[in-house]
Amino acid sequence: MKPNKMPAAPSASTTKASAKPAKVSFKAQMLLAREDAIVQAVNRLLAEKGFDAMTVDEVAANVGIAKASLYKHFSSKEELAAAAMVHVMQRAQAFLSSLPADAAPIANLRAAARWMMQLKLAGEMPSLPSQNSTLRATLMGNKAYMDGVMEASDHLGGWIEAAQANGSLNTTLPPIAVLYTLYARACDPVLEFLRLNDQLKDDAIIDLVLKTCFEGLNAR
Amino acid sequence: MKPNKMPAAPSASTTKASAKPAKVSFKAQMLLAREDAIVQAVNRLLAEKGFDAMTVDEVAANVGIAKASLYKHFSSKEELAAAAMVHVMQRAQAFLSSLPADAAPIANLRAAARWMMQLKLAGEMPSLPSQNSTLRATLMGNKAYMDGVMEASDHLGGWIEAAQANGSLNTTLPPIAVLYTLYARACDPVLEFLRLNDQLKDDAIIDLVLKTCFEGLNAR
DNA sequence: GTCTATAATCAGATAGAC
DNA sequence: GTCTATCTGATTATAGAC
Repeated sequence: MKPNKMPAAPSASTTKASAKPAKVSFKAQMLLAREDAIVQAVNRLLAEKGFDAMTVDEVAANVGIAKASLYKHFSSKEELAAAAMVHVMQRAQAFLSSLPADAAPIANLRAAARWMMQLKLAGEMPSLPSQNSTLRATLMGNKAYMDGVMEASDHLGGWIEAAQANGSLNTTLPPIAVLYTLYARACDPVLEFLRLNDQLKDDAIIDLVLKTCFEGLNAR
Repeated sequence: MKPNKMPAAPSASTTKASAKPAKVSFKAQMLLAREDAIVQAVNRLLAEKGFDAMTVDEVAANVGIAKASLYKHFSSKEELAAAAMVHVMQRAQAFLSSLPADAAPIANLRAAARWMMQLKLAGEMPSLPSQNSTLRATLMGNKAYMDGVMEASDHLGGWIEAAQANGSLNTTLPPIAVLYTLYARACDPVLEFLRLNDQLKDDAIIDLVLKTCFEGLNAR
């Protein structure tokens, strides 16, 4: 789907592509297309059931290939999850870059939070257990993922500082706390709770959570 | 630890206690003491690793009994988790009841949120996956748990309405959304993130999150 | 690279003696 | 009720043919 996808080990295919442009480029495209299908299935399943409940058999069945074939592309369940995370980080990067640089920084922060919540309510936000140490290790060792996190944090961090400088963001909060608070909107259980127990539409839910996040519970 | 513990199926022992006061009361005490030890181990492990990563073998090892003995007290892993949840709900109920009825309702809401976060940072807040359907079913079918949730929600709900009536709580937020937002502080990943990446003390972390929760990210 | 078939392991739950 | 030993099923991962 994205032409500039960055898998964990693309060196071989990339090298071959420059040697035999036409044919190998086609094979590489096929390969990437299949890997993309895998990543999309993983992404959906991770959003739906979480990492622990997702099984590799399910992934293979959803993609329509044999489980052993999966392991030719990704060497472990953790790598599958990492690939999904890389994918969402790329989407995030694309979204953040699309925001107007001349807009109010606080508006861009709101837009970023809204985007994450939309992704979650749409069932496209993978949910990983933060306590799983082997999963953490895999993510930490994945350069594409770490780069994505860093880049997004820089992006948001710039707006946070700017918003504090122009007085629109609470200056008594450490920027890192603001950043974490925004990231946490990607896994806020309030979203699902409101959808389950009330008849609110997704947009109304997001407006509500966005309001509590930026304006707080206290009256103003 | 709590003398008035309410296990899932206490009818038999309670009935026997009235028939043979002295001896069976002692046996019942032993039973409850052991079950309390189990619940405490489960509570700690659930807080530490979460439901999926916790194994029944671990629980048995921590309590110091055989796994088969565990199943004489609780018929499934889900029942173990439910018992832990009942336990925290009882602690919550005790705390909420200890708050001054004549205090500002918004102050009591803050105190409740603070209490939950203290529990979480102390490693005493069980964390359960919200997507697990069989676990959900077990919890929903547990009367003691459901009663606890209902009672706590009534308690908090009263303060929410009072705080909106006296103008200290944002009146544009539906009370149910406020309630969910408060409950969500019990599983807020921002707490751990701040602890991991900064050198903040627990009290400072809680003050920070409490501030963002009630005052919001926007400047005032 | 893809497949079928199978290892290897682990975890929830139970049997049956005491 | 507690124990040891075991069953049962699910799940990650791999072997080996094509």
